[in-house]
Amino acid sequence: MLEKKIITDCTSCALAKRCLPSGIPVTDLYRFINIAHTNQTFASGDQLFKQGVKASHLYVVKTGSFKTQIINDFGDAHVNGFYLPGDILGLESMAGGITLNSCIAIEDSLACKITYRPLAALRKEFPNLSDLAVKIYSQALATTLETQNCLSIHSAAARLPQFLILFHRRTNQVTYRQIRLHRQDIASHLGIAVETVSRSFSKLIDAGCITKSGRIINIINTEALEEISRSTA
Amino acid sequence: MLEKKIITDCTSCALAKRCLPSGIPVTDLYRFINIAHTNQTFASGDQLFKQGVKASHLYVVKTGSFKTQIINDFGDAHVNGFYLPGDILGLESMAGGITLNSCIAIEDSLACKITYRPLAALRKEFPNLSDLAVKIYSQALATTLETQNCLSIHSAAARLPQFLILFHRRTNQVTYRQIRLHRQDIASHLGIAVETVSRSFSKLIDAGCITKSGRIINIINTEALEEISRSTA
DNA sequence: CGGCGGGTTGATCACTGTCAAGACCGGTGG
DNA sequence: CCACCGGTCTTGACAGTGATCAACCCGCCG
Repeated sequence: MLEKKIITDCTSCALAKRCLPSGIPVTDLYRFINIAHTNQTFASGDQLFKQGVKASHLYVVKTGSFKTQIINDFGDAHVNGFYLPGDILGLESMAGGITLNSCIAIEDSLACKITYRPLAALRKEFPNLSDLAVKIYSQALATTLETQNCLSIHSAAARLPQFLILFHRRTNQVTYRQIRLHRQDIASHLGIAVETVSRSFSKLIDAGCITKSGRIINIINTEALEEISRSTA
Repeated sequence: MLEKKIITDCTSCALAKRCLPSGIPVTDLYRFINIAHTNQTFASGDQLFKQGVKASHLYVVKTGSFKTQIINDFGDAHVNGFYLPGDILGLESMAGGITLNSCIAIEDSLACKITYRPLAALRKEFPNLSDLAVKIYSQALATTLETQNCLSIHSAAARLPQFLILFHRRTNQVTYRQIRLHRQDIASHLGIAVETVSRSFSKLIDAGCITKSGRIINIINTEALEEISRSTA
């Protein structure tokens, strides 16, 4: 892989206005930068953190994508969520101090690592950062609610289009139009068999809602997707 | 119903040490009490808030229980979560400013209503309250993750025991040992049919894991429940 | 060119959603 | 105190959906 050495810190980061720096006065930004390890590189398959160990950092996705997964009591993995540029990883583990899931890079990616303890100190010092933290958490809760609703749809055939709509909405926020996920991960996330995912994709292609080349999915008709999701529910 | 006029404010509330007051110095507690409408009464079926309106309050469950539900795109309701004494309602709606779901009392209950805006002001003033907010949110995220894992279990027969284990763990935290929910709500929450819930309950009773009288469920053998959940997964 | 992992498609069968009927419970009024 | 009634819960029968198993295809890499 080509080493593009365009390492930027928070002052020139395109995501900064959606990220933690937006809660800190520019004149004090250096103090945040001091506690952030920006632009850490992860190859596809690399692990950011492992389930069941001490939780001490947050990660902000800068480029690429990540998934989180839990190994449940009887040994099989369930993919909890997918994370795109601007998303923050590790929020759910702060209360308990132990990581509740593992996080794995889906493709070659960059993420910024922030140590929690000094961040908490900054949060107390800068009121806007405290507001931002609440907003970020609230947003994260809202997203998991959406996921939960998606999972509670009875018909497996309707879950995939619903998931695609939600995911597409999120990718569009960061001008990142294509969906590029393993069937395996989608299946695990939605609680259905890989074969069912595959079959559902085929139907959506036949219906003209999406196109696909290899692993890459393009959404071409959101309304039709919603229609199908509704009619098969 | 008997009117027991034992209205206590936060200074004498048994839940205070798990609630927002724990983030505020005792000498300043009166300022929190000023913005809290404590001990609001709700009859079974009453609505605390309605989906899709302006979100401006948090509610802390004091006694009884509540459920939240979303009406999705094609009109049917999905129960998102159940809330017990000490739980906080409305966290997920703060970021967007619009309530994402409706909240309904499951039985005659008490809840304390807290206006968000002045709470945010207090949060900025008292660092411990900021920490507590993060902790509460993080905990809430962790809980929804658990729910998500439960929903992603393929086998419907395994979802009920799993749910019971999670719920039982939470009820036990507040010495509230019985589970008293409508089958309808459980079914909606778990994304399965009422009849399946009923059948699963019968099997669990046959297996000796739980007992039931009317709507009240008692868990008598958690290990066996886990065993069944695992073996039918 | 051959092998490998992931993706698709097909056939079968268990599970569970649906429909229907009956049991149970709680509340209301006589 | 009892009879009635409505809603909730349970149980049974049946059919459709989706998980499982198996075979095949495709793109990627050595």
